[in-house]
Amino acid sequence: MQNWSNTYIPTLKESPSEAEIESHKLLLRAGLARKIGSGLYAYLPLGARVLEKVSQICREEMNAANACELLMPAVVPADYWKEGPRWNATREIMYSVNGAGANEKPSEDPQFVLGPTHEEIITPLFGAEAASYRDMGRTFYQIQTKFRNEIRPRYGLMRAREFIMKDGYSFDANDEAASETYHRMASAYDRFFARCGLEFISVEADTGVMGGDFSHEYMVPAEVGDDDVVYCHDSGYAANIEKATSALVPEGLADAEPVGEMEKFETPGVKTIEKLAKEPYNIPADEQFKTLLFVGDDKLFAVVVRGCDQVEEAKLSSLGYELIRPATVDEIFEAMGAYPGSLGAVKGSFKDRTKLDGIYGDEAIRLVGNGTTGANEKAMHMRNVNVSRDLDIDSFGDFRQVQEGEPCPKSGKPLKIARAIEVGHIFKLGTKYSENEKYGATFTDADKEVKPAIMGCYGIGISRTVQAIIEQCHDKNGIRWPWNVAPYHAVITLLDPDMEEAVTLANELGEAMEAAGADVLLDDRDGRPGVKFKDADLIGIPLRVVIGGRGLKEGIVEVKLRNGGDAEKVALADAKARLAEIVSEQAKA
RNA sequence: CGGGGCGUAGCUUAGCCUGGUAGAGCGCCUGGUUUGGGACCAGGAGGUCGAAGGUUCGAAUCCUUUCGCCCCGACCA
Repeated sequence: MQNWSNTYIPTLKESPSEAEIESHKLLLRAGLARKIGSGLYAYLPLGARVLEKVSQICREEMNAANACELLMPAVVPADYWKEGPRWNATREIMYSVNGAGANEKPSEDPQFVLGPTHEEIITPLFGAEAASYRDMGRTFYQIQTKFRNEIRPRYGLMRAREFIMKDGYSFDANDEAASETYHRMASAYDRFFARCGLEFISVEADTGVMGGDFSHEYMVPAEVGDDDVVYCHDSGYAANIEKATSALVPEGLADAEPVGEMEKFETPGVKTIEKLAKEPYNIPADEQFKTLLFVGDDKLFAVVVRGCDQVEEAKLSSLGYELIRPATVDEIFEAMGAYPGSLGAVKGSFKDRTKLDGIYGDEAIRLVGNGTTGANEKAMHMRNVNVSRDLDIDSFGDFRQVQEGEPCPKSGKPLKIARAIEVGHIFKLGTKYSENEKYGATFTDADKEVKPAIMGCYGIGISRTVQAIIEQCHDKNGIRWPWNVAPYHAVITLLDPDMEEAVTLANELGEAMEAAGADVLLDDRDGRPGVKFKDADLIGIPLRVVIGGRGLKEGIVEVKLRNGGDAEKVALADAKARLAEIVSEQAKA
């Protein structure tokens, strides 16, 4: 049993101005954490307990799924990364160090990096030992502090520069085994987030810099999330918007018949889709072609989508470039002879077509017949433009962002979009890391052939999960911790700490609850009842037992669930048994 | 990195426009009265006004620079 006066729970009546969203305010107000710098937090005793609870649930589920815990260094030699496949792609997010003290070397070239994740370490670590197919079928995990130079840390623990992550890595001998591992991890994730008391969905996700075959993200629906999730209740389809598709373009769609000759027309001052959609032109956005230029690995390329569509940059990774960025206006002018607002992909209208490594058309532009697009000349557009007759498209693909209401690819019903917080991400990686010869993660199979291990990797943002729980579980009075992750399960609010009889009873009831499996906090502070009630609500302990002189005279204590309705008056004689009963009920639920 | 905002006591902030050497609420300390939903009375401590430079007789206030923080965007496993 923890006496309140022996721990440190600095609650705040008002929230510091740095916090904008509820979970961030409550993180500070309930005395869970304090900011040390932007995106850097110290966990106070209550926050540390919640982290430990969440970590422990994670361990239990990982162990149950046959993963084994290990611990790798957070500071790793940069060479491990330099030898890997994504040094250039991830450098920007990595903190680096060049030794320390007398050994410090001033250099652009870092000697060590602070690990943002550990594929680059675990692969050679395990690869050096593993030799046979008999060594495969292993999954490792660790719970560790990670470092990422987030461009803009925000919302407290939600997007921090230093955060606690569970990262797991699997090595399998063949594709079937790897898929089996992936699904076993997916079920472990389902159980983990459910035990944390979260409402969540798993969605198909883009693999990003990580690479790999396929992946799922675990998302907690919340207004303040950084991601958009596309979903359909009827079919169960759910995907990150970066990945989501729709049945907007029917299969086997034939090109629209051209109805007239293409012609150039004057559009003075028109540089946006919106202006062309208004008087005097009145050309709807979905009858316009939008041409955007990007640079992929130093090569310029163009993407054409409908005027009403947004390019989804994540989908451009299917084009095979490693690093993609929007082109600058100068780069655009060199190839097109015009600036954004007047661009088009009509055959023969380019200043220098050879500067374009490719022109890629989104499939949905085939829905447009006799459209309008820029003429690559200032204040000029072209109309009656038809895709296959007039546009210079090298290949088609899915490059657009799905919009709400489009038909679900599975059920055809309208898709919905919601904001969500990403708390977990699993990838079936394939051999991206293991096939790297420097990492040596190969093995000799039963057929005597040497093969790279099939890998998977599995992340959970432990500290982010804590804040996601607060975001989802709170009311106007404070946090409402789900039982399993609560820093304490029960708080005994001792209204008269000077009354010997009350103290004795508090200790007895506390011990009874502990015996039933609860972590108990005893509010033994001097102070007015109102303050104690407010604090108990704010820090969100699920079960509250009030012991006061008034109740003792009546022969009762008062028992109340933070989530539930009215307080229950329990006769002193029944109190131990009743509390033990509530504790086991809550633990089971 | 672009745009916007803010730095005054532990927290929330007034004062800044129009220069005259800092005020409140909460919290904290002492004493008293209180004691079942953030009590009341009396007294008290606590601020180089983020930092540096400049203008001025005089700067929290005006100017310049700089640092930090927050928000939007870009970006983001």
